[in-house]
Amino acid sequence: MQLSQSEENYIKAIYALSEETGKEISTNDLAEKMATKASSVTDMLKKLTDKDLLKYKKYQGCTLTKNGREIALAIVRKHRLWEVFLVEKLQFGWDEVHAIAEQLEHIQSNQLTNKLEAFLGFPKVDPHGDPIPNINGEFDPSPKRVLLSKCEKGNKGIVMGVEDGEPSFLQYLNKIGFKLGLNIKVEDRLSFDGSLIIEMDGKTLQFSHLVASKIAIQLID
Amino acid sequence: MQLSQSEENYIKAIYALSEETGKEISTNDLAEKMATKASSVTDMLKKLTDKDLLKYKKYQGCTLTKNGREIALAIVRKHRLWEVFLVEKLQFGWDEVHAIAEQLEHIQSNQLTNKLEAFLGFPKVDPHGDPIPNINGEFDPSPKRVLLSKCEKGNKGIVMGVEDGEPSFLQYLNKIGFKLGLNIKVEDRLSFDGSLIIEMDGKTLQFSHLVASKIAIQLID
DNA sequence: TTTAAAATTTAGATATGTCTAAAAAATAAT
DNA sequence: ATTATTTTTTAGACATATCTAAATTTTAAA
Ligand SMILES: [Mn+2]
Ligand SMILES: [Mn+2]
Ligand SMILES: [Mn+2]
Ligand SMILES: [Mn+2]
Repeated sequence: MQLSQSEENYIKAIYALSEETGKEISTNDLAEKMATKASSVTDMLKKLTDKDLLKYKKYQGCTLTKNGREIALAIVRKHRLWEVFLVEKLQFGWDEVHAIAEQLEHIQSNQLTNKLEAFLGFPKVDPHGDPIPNINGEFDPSPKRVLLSKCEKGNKGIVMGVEDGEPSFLQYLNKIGFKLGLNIKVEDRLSFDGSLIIEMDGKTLQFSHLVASKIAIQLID
Repeated sequence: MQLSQSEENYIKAIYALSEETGKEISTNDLAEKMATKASSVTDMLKKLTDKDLLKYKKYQGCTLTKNGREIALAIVRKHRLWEVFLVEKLQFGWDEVHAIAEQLEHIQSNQLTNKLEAFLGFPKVDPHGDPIPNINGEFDPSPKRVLLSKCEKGNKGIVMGVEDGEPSFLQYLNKIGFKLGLNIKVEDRLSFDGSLIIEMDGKTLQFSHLVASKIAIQLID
């Protein structure tokens, strides 16, 4: 089935919200995510329901069907593979690739996706640490990840992922030398604002709760 | 100025027809090229005229403005660079890349185009021998090319280009071992149907006039 | 040079995707 | 249990890109 770019973006957004919440997605939440109006969302939900990509009951929100989830995973796969290409092969910074990948993820050619994956050496994660679904939409089993914002004083770990999509946030991380794979330790946690004092690469840094909530780590010992 | 995919395709088609004929492009010719109706073309010509991408007088056809030509060249540049990428890096056949490049040529990011060009080593021609405009829309001076269909008995040359866009034609060339760079010689020319007897790589082949008109060679001695 | 044919444009319709404003339903507050 | 608020849907409009059928202009023929 041939989907428009707009339809694909809705599917992807619903998938992303479902991953976060696990529940049904409300019209308003989706409208906010898509930076559009609730009425536009309602129209689109009807259309996607007719195409059997989601289940939708008036006033009750929506969830993806198996079909819809498969399409979402295919788009996510393309997005992340292209991000790897842009960083690994074209020397883009991790803060520059999301917007371009938003376009490239809509290119239609399974052969292209699969050959690109092979060319890149079957990467398992994208430049922001997000896992890349394989040709069947499956993720590799990956180590358990925790948001830095949920960590306690004394916790140690390895940086596994950061939220992509906001260049200024990623540029800030560049500036302080923050990279995937680094060892970090929570030196202290200020309970009144949730900010953290971090030790990383010999440096001491302070992260606001907001910043810490966009960083995922794997806890060690 | 942000153009729709459809607008870009019109600009590109007008450019291609202009290269062929050198004259103004008629509504009907453009309709045929775009596989659409003349009325749709008229609507689009008005829109593109308003955007100063072409000059158009009712019933008199159209030509690109400087502005329009620059945009056309930027799209052609992207198309051909992506074709090189697909063949050189992803191991696609030259018969498989045109349709995918038709999509990729619309990706908007000058930085991407320029980094891709560098990654590919600043290629001067695409897999079908078509020249690739540089960042300023300029072509390298290239040796004079002649259509094989215009050659006489006894002419010798090197294969420089083939018409892309028709997979079955390119697959036929694959089958007979025809490649860019080969030396060929016109053994004979049948005047009544314009077909040619060719010697290439030790083999003797017969090309119809139609096939010969889709092959360009550089004449030698 | 008047008529016939071909090419082109206009008029009116359809489909997609979006919007604002108003109506309806669900949820929260009294 | 009513009333008020929030959420969601519907109604009606607009922009893009396309189509068919009819009108107009240009070109070719008689
Ligand atoms: Mn991204
Ligand atoms: Mn990413
Ligand atoms: Mn091509
Ligand atoms: Mn080509």
